[in-house]
Amino acid sequence: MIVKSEALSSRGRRTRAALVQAGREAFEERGYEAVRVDDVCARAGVSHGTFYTYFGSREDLFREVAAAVVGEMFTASVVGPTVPDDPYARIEAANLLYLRAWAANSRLVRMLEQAATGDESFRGLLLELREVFVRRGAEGLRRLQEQGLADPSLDPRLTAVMLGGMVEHFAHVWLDLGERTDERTAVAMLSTLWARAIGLTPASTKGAGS
Amino acid sequence: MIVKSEALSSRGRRTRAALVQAGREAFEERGYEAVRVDDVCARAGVSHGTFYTYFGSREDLFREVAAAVVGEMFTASVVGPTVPDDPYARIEAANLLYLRAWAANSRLVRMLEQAATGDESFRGLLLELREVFVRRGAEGLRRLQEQGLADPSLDPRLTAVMLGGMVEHFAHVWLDLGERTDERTAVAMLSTLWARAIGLTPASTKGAGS
Amino acid sequence: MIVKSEALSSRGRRTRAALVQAGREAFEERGYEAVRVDDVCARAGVSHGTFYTYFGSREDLFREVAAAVVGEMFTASVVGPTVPDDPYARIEAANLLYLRAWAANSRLVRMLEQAATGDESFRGLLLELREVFVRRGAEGLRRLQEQGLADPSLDPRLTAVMLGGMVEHFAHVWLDLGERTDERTAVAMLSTLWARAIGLTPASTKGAGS
Amino acid sequence: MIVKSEALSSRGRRTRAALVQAGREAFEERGYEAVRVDDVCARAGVSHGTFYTYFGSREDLFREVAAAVVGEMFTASVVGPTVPDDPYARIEAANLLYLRAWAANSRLVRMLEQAATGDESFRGLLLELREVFVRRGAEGLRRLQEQGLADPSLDPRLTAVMLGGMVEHFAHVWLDLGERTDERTAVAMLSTLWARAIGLTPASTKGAGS
DNA sequence: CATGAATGAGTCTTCATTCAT
DNA sequence: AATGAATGAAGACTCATTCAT
Repeated sequence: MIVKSEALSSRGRRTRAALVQAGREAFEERGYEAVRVDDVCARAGVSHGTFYTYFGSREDLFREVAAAVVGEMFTASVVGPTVPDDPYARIEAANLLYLRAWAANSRLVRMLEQAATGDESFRGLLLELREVFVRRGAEGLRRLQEQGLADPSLDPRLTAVMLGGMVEHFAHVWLDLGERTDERTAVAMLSTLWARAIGLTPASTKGAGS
Repeated sequence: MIVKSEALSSRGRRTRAALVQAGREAFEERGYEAVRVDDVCARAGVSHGTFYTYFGSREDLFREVAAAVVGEMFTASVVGPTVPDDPYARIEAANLLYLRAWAANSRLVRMLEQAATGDESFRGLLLELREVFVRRGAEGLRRLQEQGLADPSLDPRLTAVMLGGMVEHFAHVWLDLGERTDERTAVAMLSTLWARAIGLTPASTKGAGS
Repeated sequence: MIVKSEALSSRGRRTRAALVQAGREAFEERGYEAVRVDDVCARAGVSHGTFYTYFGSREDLFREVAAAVVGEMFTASVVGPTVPDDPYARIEAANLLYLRAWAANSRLVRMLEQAATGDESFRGLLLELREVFVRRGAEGLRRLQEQGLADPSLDPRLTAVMLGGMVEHFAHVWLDLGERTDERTAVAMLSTLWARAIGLTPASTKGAGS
Repeated sequence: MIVKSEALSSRGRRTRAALVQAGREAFEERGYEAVRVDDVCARAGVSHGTFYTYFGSREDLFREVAAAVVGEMFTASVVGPTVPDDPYARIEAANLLYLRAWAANSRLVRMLEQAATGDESFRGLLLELREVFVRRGAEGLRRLQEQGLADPSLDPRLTAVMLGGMVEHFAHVWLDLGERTDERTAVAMLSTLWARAIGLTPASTKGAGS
C-alpha cells in the first residue's frame, strides 16, 4: 500500500517527502536489510505510526526510493545540447556523465540488485535501468559504425553491455571500494579504453596513461 | 568463535564440512540475509544446537564460506602450464578462466560485497580478492608493454582494474541478469575489446563481432 | 461519550445516523472484533475524526446499535391487533414473528452475547431482551393454563425459557449455520412441537411432519 | 504450523499440554479475542518464544483446544451401557448427558461459533459437532417412531435440530446467563417437553412442573 | 558430540484516539 | 462540524543463541 503524493495535503506531502529522503539516506548508509523502519522514522522526525500512513512496508519505501534513483540516473546521464563534434570528445562527455550517474547512486543500485534477487518488480526496474544505458551505448556505437568511424564487425549491443559494464563497475570500485584516482584520470582512461576497443579511427585516440 | 577442523575428530570434521557446504548452497540460493541458521542446519541434517558447536554465528559460517570461495577463485583462475605463445591467445585463455571464475561464484561474491559494507573483515577479504585479479592483469599488461606489444603509456593497474571489471561485471550481467550469449562469443568479444583497448599490436587482433 | 441526536443540527443528525447504520452493517457482516472504526467511517462516508464527534469509542457505537436492534426486536415481535381466536393459530402467529425477529438480528444478538461476556452494561441489555421474550411466552402459557387449555403443572417461566430458546436457537441454526428449511415448514414444526410440549388440548394440534 | 505431540520428547509434550490447558482456561475466562498469546504463556509458565515452538498462532492453539472440546463432548454425551428400558427414562438419561456436555463447554462452543464466522475450518468443526448431536437425536426419534411410540409424521432431523437446540440453548441460558434452576428440575422439564413434543405415547409422560 | 526445548531481544504492524486546521 | 495527519500503546511473530540432557 503506497499513498501517492497527489492525494495528500501539503503537510502530508512534506511528511511523505521527508520519509522518502530519510529512507534514501538510511538505505545509502546502512544497506537495505540493516535499515529499520524506526530508523527511517527517527531520521524523518515522525512517529513510526506515521510511516504506515504513507507506506505499507519498508519494501514499499524502497520501491519508491529506487524509482526515484532510477529516474535521476536517466535524467542525469543525458548528454546535453552542446554535443562536441569530435567523436572521441563525445565518448568522453558521455563517459563523464555515465560515471557520475553510477557513482552518485552506486550504493543504491547495488541494493536494487540485491532486492532484485528476491522480487520480480525490483528485477524489472533494474533491467529497465540497464536497458536504457545499454541501448544508448549501442546506438552511439552504431552511429559511429555507420559513419565508418568504428569497427563495423562489432555487435553493438554486446559491446555496449561490456564497455558500459566497465564504466559502471569502475564507479563501484572507485567509490565503494576505495580505488584511488581522480575523476579526470578515470574518465580519460575509460574513454581511451572504450575508444580503442571499438576501433575508433581518427587520430583523436591519444594515450591517457598515468 | 570458530572451531577449526584440525581440532576435531573425523565425525566432527564431517559435520562441520556438511554445515559449510549447506551454508554455501543456502547463501547461493537465498542470499545472506534470507538464510536462517535453521535452514542451514536442516540442509546439513543436524540440529540447531550442533551449529553452535562449530560456529559462533551465521556470520562466522559466512566468513568460512567466503574464504573457501575466494580460495577457489584464486585456484581456478590460474592459467595452466600450457600457456599459448600468441599474446592474443593468452588474453583469451585468461579471460575464459577469469569469466568462469566470476561466473561460478557470482552470487557469493555479490554477497561478500554486501557483507563488506558493514564489516571490516569481509571488506578485507573482498579487497584481497580483487587485488589478486588486478595484480595479475596489471602484470600481464606490463609484460606486454615491455615486449613492445601494448601501449606503454597505459597505467597497468588502472587498466587492469577497468578491463578486469569489465569481465567481472559481464559475468554478473550474463548469469544473474540473464543477458543472453554463449560463452564462446562472450570470451571472444571480451578478449577483442581487451586486446584493442590495450593497443595489442600483432595482426592477432581480429574482429569478433556478432 | 455519546452525543445524543437531540443536541444536534440536522446535518449532525444525518451524519450520526449514517454512522449508526454503517456500524450496524459492518458489525453484521464482519463481527464486533473485526470491525475497525475506519471501516465504519468509510462506509458512512466520513473521516475518522468525525466518528469521535459523535461517539467516544467503537464500544459506544455498538451500544447504540445494540439498543436499536433490541428496540426493533421488541416492536417487531408484538402480535398485531388481529389475534386469531384459535390457540394453536395464536402460537403459530407468535412463532412466526418470534422466528423472524431473531432471524433478522441473529448475528447482532450473538455479538451482543459476546459483548455481554466482558461488559456489565451489555449484559444488562441482553438480559432485558431475553426477559421480555420470556415474560411474553410465560404469560401466554399462563393464560392457556387458566383457560384449561394447557397443562397446569408446567412452570410458565421455565417452559417459556426452554421453548423460546428452541425458537431462538433454531433461528441461529437456520440462518447462520445453513440448516435448510423454508420458513413455512419451520414455523409449522416449531409450533407443533411447542403446542404439544405444553399439552395444548384442542384438536387443533395437527401434525407438521416433512 | 502445529507441532504434534507424537513428534516430541516427554518434556516437549508436557510443555505443549501446559499451553493447551492454559489456552483453554484463558479462552474460557476471557473469550477468544481478548486472549493474548502472552497471557497463555504466562499462565503456562513459559516464555512467549516457546509458544511458537508448538503453535504458529493463537488461532492454531484455539483450533487444538476446540478439537479437544469437541472430542470431549462426543465422548461425554454417549449414553452408557445401562440404557433404561423405559423410553421416557431413556430420553431423560440422554438429556442429562446432553445438558451436561453443553453446559461444561458452553463458553468454548460459543467461541467456536464466533470463530466459525470467519474461518472455514472452524465452521467445519462446528458443523461436525452439531451434526453428531442432531443425528443421534434423529435416530432416537426414528426408533421410537418405528416402535409406534412417537408421532410418525414428524421429520426426525428437523425435530432433532429443534429439540436438541432447546437443550443446547438452555445450557447456555442456564450457565452463562444465570437462569436459576437446579439440574434435576431442568432435566425433568426438558425431558417432559421433549417427550410430549414428539408425542411419546406411554403413560410415562408424567408432568414435571415446578 | 549431538540434541532440541527454551529464551527473549528485536521488529513489524495495526488501530484507536487526539488535535491542529 | 469535518478533516485527516500524527501518535504511540499494544501485540504478533521471528530467530539467533543458550543450555540441560
